[in-house]
Amino acid sequence: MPDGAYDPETVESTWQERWVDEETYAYTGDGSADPDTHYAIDTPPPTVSGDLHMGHLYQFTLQDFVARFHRMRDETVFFPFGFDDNGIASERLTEDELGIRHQDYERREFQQLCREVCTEYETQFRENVRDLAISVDWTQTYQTIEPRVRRVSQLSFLDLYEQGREYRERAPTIWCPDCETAISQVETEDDERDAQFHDIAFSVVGGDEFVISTTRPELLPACVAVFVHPDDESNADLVGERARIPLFGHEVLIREDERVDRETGSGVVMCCTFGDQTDIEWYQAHDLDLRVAIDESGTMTDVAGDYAGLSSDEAGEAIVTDLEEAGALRDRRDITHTVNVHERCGVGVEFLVTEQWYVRLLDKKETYLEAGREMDWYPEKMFTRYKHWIEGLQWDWAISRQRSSGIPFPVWYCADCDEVVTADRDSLPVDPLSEAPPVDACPACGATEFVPEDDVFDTWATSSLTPLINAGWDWHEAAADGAAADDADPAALGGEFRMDSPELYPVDMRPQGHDIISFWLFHTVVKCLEHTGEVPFDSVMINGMVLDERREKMSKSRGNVVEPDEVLSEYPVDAARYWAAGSAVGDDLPYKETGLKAGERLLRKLWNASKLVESLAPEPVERPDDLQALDRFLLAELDSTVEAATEHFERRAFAKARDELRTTFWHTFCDDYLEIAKGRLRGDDDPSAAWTLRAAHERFLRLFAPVLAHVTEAVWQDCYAAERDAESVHLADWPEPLGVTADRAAGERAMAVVGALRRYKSERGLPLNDPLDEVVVHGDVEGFERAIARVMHAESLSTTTASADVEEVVTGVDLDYAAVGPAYGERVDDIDAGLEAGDYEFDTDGALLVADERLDPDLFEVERERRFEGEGTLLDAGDAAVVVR
RNA sequence: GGGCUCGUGGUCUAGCUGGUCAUGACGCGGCCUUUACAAGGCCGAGAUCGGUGGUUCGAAUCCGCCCGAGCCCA
Repeated sequence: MPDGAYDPETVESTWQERWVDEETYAYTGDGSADPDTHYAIDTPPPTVSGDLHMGHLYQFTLQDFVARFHRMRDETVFFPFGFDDNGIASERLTEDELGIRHQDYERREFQQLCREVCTEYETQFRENVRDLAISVDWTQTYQTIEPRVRRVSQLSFLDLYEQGREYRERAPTIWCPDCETAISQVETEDDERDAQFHDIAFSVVGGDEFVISTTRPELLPACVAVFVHPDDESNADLVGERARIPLFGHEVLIREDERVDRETGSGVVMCCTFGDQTDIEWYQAHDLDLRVAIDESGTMTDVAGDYAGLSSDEAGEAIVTDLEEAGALRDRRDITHTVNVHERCGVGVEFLVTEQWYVRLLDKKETYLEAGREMDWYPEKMFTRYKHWIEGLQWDWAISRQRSSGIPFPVWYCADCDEVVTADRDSLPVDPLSEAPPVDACPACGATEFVPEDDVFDTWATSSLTPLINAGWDWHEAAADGAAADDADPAALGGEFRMDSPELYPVDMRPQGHDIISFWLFHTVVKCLEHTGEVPFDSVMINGMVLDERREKMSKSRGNVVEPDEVLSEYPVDAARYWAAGSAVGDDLPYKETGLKAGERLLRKLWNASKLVESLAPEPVERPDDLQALDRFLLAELDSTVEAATEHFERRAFAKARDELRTTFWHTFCDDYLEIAKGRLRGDDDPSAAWTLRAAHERFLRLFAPVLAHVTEAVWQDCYAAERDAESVHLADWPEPLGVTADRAAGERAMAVVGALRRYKSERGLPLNDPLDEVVVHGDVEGFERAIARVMHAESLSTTTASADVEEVVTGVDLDYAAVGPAYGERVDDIDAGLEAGDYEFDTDGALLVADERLDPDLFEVERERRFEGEGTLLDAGDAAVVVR
């Protein structure tokens, strides 16, 4: 090992490069091997929308712990990396980066610009991920926009369509009149807006009038019904009557529905197609007419009569003026209310009826729920979210988007009869806008004109296929001579779906954030299950979010964002990894600089201790037949740590694994064992100590390797690579317990004695190497006497079990409440009182007599204090006592 | 508005099925130059476990309500 302090900058960049160059993390499996020896991870492909942030660092690092742990457990780990670059996020990035609008470009031209911008960001992102030592196999990568993935995505569409799991329907969608596109629910946000509430008088046909309050008078021409709440007695007489719409004159039925908010306005509400989400629900639930008054650009349609051609805002003002003139406007007042706006442009959304493609979900909710139950959830509680999401599902999944960039539907429609014509599987990927359909004439009506579908897939429709993308799922045409097979069997018609790497499916672990359980996870389960009949994941690991130092969400608007760049310019990557290992999986983790500092200190400790080990035992030694008591004790302690750490890693309890290792390494190994080993090995030949020192040290390196990837590799290469048959510590075997037997009790007692003597010196302001004349240990520390004497510089050390000059007096009784409570119930208070008052004694059998009760000896422990009358000072060392003279 | 989650010393955190001195880290104070590490070691102070009511002999732990925070969905 090099002299001097640990230099993470050099070490980390050196190894990051070597791991990639030497393909240390290459997936080496093949389809023929046993799936139990493979561990596949469905790495979340980041959306290409900007730079790497702390959430990425955290999430990828947690995944890396799992990858490294399983790789060391002799599994071939498949840890791929993808980019999700076919969606809106990437379009937006491109627009922002280049200062353009997609509407101003030809579709292909804009797509090209997206590719260029994304490629740049992806290159940078990839480097950043490498610099975090994420042990991804960089030969296994994909982009969701690449041809292979487009093919998979279109194949998926065709397969579901042929299975009858997809349909096309005219239905309301969320529409941004400014951007002139359909948008999805997730792209909208709530915003507080000032508005005016207008009280408008409606007349009942052949009767009185009633008042409706609305902020959207321009929607009057789109009114198709009026609703009152079924419990609303004051308006109950309206139900069943017909209402005439002021100014427009058309009549609508007055109905009742529980979704009416009785508190707002008069409790009577108009339903327009469409003003808001509730209108859509009413439209569908009550099978209402469709009156579209506002078109795609926010302009009034012919339905608006005289107002046609005005913008909706202008129409609103004009209608209010006319209502006032007609005497139908009863009141207007300013209010603040919440409206749904497009998060990107801030313009309030409209709801339009358009033709969309859907994936059928609602008929198989129980199936998808059961699939969720079959997966192992880390943490378990996250299953609840999945469950509630499915139970609350009301809609099938709309997968079509009216966007510039994205994967096109492989579909054309007959210009005459609207018959759906799908692309041939072997022609995929296709772009129907530039390619002809596979038929010359419509199979239904014989017409020869076709209209291409110009919608693209929702980005989740593709990202929900990542397990299949990774496993190389594809359609294989049958060989030419197989064409004669029974044409009733769809597979025999022309081929079958196969995977290039079937051993990768189902995937062992899906890691992801809890915010997208309802999107990515659920949709992946649905799609993969429908395509393969198998649940895609054995386990799911859900990570929390990174919060700021004050436990608040990081966001640009709050200005509390911490950039990975800043962190990593000040701290080693291993320190950041140490910090990331500080949470229970699923919990949010606040960014804490002290957490990184603690990691940095551990790196330094590990480095310095390693230098000492190397100087004490520079060469490999044969394992002696007999190991000394202290060595056996250390190895036995280490065995416990190996078992505990292994279990913690298996359960994804990273913080517990980390802290368990740190504690044993720092205190048992460094503070206790190493200090003693110095005395045994300096100038002396002690094969037992030399072998044990190296064996333990080498195991600590392996145990720390998943978390502290760089420093362990650097040390391990210098000290152990030559004698071990692995090119990297990350390819070495995960430690198994050695099964060394030791007198653990005597060892712990001995360590307690050392601790007591250290304290003794410290309290007296003595240097730790200050000599002690005589030490007498009252207690069994057999086999450890020399070690204690040497490390504490005791001239003479003797042990005795006879405590002639040490007298023990009873100072109290410690009840075992877990046993006493159930047995004595209410009497416990009295027993406590008796003990407190010192009003108790013991009988000849050792039973406790207190508060008129007799407690057997197994219900309590007697607290004793040692009194020492002889010469010297008495120290407490757990169940041993030490006298120093 | 609904669902889920979280709330433990100054800060972060352990504490599964209730058992009585609540774990550890960081920070803080004091002491110790010990030939790996003073960026180390030892010791110490610091918590009525968000609030409140209940179940129980006994509650950080179980239940109700309230307050605060976060995520998802309306």
